Amino acid sequence: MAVPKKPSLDGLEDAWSTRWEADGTYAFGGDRPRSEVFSIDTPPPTVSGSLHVGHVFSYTHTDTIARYQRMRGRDVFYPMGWDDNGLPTERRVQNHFGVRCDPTLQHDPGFEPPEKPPKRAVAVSRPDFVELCERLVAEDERKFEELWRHLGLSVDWSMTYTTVGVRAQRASQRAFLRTFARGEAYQAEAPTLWDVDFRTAVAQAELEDREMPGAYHAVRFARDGDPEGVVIETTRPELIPACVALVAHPDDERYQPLFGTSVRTPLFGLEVPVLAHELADPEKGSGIAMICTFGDLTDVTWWRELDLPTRSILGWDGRIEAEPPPELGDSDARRALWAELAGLTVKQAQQRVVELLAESGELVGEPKPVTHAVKFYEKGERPLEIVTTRQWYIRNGGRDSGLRAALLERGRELQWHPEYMRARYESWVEGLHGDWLISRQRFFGVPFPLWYPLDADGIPDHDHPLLPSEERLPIDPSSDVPDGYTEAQRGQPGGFAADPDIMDTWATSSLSPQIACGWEEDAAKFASTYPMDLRPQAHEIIRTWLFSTIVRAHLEFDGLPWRHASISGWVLDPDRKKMSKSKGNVVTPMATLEQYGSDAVRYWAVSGRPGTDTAFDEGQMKVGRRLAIKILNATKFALGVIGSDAAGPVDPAVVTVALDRALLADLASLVDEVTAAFEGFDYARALERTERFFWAFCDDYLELVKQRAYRDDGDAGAASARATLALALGVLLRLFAPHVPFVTEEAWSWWQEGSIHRSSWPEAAPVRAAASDVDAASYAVAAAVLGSVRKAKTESQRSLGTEAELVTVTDTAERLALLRAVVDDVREAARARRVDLVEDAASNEPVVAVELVPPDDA
RNA sequence: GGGCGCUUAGCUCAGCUGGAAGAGCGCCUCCCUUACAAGGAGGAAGCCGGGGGUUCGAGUCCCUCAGCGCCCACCA
Repeated sequence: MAVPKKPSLDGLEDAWSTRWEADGTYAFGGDRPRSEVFSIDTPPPTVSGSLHVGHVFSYTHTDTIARYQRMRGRDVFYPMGWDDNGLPTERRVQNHFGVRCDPTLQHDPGFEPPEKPPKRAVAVSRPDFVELCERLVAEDERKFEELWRHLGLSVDWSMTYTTVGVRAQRASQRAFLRTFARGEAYQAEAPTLWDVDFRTAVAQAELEDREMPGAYHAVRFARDGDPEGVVIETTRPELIPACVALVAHPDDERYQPLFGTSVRTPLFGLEVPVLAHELADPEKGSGIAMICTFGDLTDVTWWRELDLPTRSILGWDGRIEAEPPPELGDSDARRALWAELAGLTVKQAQQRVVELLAESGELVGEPKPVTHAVKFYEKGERPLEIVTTRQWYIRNGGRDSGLRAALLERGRELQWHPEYMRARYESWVEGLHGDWLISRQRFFGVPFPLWYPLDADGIPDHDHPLLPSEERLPIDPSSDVPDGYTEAQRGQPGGFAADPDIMDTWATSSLSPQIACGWEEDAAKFASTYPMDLRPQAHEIIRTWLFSTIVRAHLEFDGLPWRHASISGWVLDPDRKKMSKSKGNVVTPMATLEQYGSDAVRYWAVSGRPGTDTAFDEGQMKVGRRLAIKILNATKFALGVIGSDAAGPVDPAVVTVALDRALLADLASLVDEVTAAFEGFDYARALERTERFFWAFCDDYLELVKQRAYRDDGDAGAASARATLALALGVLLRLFAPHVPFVTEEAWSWWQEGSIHRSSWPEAAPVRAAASDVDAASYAVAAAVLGSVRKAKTESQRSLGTEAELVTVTDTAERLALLRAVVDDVREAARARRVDLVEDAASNEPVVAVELVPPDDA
């Protein structure tokens, strides 16, 4: 392809991404042994959300690694996944189509959503709802793919998977059934963190603390023979009806006399014991607390360890139950009291209870406002409650020190980039306080693949689930029927009932290596790609995605799912706050890519060090754009000098000039350094070193050899320059290729066959061989003198094209000798008529005196 | 409360195993030069957060304090 007169970045993205697709440039071969494959466990982006520059940032990092490994000769397995599973998709579908899922409805094969979303959501069956989810995510996925192609991700698009597709469902259900068979998955009826709006259980990993206003309410419990009673402080007075005991620290002398006695709760006057437990903090409040079922996780611990009864007053909708527990409704007075509260939300109930306490005189003083941390579901809007429900769990070491130790050991086996991110994994694993709750009371997701037999009264037998054979997977138990039953028996006494729940999205995402690599679906692919080489991801999901993936691989294969984890930082907006949609400061990535060009945006992304939060910086994109243009122009210039026959291998024997050899010696060191950086997953360092070298190469070397390289054919100096230019250009373009794939491909195409992204990574040895053993310092001295001449011209406010009458360099004999070897090039580049070298043994650095020709003589 | 990271030019950040303070942006001055004016050349500008140590020598290693950010924690 010819070198254009005026190289441009415009249109490179479309032109080359089309070409790469047509040529299968990034196709995974799949025919090579595991040792020659580099496989990447790409984070599947949530398609119901929108891509923002944060995605562009971190996916570019991974892409540079993929491209480097491909050029190193590895068969790179780099699929894309779409996370279309879970609540975000459900919510989007509800809003987009104006529907809501009613799992009691039967599937309507001919269902079509209303043209325009109605005001009142239409109820649809689960299969119909899921169908709408799939329809919507397919649209989203097309948009995402377009963006990724525009950005230049070197993904093999034929390997794409989704987290709710058939393959993912099969893998997810198969893994679950095997985990269940090994006793690593179990169900239990237990207090569970519960989101009252989504009406689903929530796992520890999905919690976040939020600072909320609240108030300490001092409340008096009555005690026989003691008019003072016992005063406790609580932020949740509405839970007084659910109080089952008071608790204080065993060493607390104030309350030791009370241990073993009982007190009566305010309002309802129920008798509850006073107990001792180490978790009670004498410093907090009055040092004695009420235990309710359940106000927080500490209540759960006390309830379990002190073997207390359950007195549940909250329903799944977050309102006080209509009917009281038996002991709260055993008198007219108590029933009347209950009626005051029944049906109220937690917030309303609190207000009413405080009023009642004030009336009864059991509220001591005024409530004291405080701000305290309250647990929320990370996607939720109201504080979590704790309700007792039947749920599925997978063992993750939260209740088993042996398993926990094994998983910590896995974390130490894994190579983290940067290394210090391991600490987050360890603190998470060490802080686990229960197994992994994987069931969700939602609709769009992978269903639990089982049913329960119903007894003669229609009550399910949870201890003896009906399991499908693996060949039947994936199944939807709400429409599929267990072996030996008929559809007519669904929900009938003596028949069966489906498990109504779906799995948590992480229960499927945690199998991304298995899904992507074709576990139990494609034995050859699995053997050549698993365990994978690299898991790239952001730091905030170490506790979810990274940890759960390690758990599943450990349980299923007794090994790590990958060897390396590279942890990217966040993109901050220019005010240093985390960019997020809710803050309204998200930048649309496509507009940015089109404005600056993909290579320029990638340049900005790559300049963010591994693991480091990085500000969105358009200035860096401008710099990247300039670099991209410079690469085109420098290539154009070099090719103009060396001619079109430069594509072939360079004969190192032709490189005879000291300056050229010195340049190559430096270049060989650069190759070593950049290669080492990439081996350590430090793309940022790789770019920074390459870029620094390149600008100096343009400013100094190209200027120094310009005249010599233009000499006639047959001139040994010209041949040396041309050979060096060809060698250096080939190396530099390839060092840049992982970072700025479009512009390097364009420049490469002007003189080389095939894609640069399929060319081999530069090796230092041949470059060093061509350099012979020349002292690289002569290049530095030459560049320094040239710089001094430029400075003199600039300070005289003269053009750089101005000729110099005389350039005098004063320096030690040693450095003058270095300079003497390259002085012809220096003279020509400086446009000097004469260069004098003056020896001064005491000189610390070259002193350059420049005598320019008079202005009118130019 | 525990842990991790950060603190270098006005701004954003490099400085790997200790050896004479760096880049880009911004600012100032200049230059159409046969690769590049959506360019290029040059310049000003830093007690490398504070305080101790180790060393011939510390931005770099150790201790300590402070500020910022994040992760984790059974936060009545």
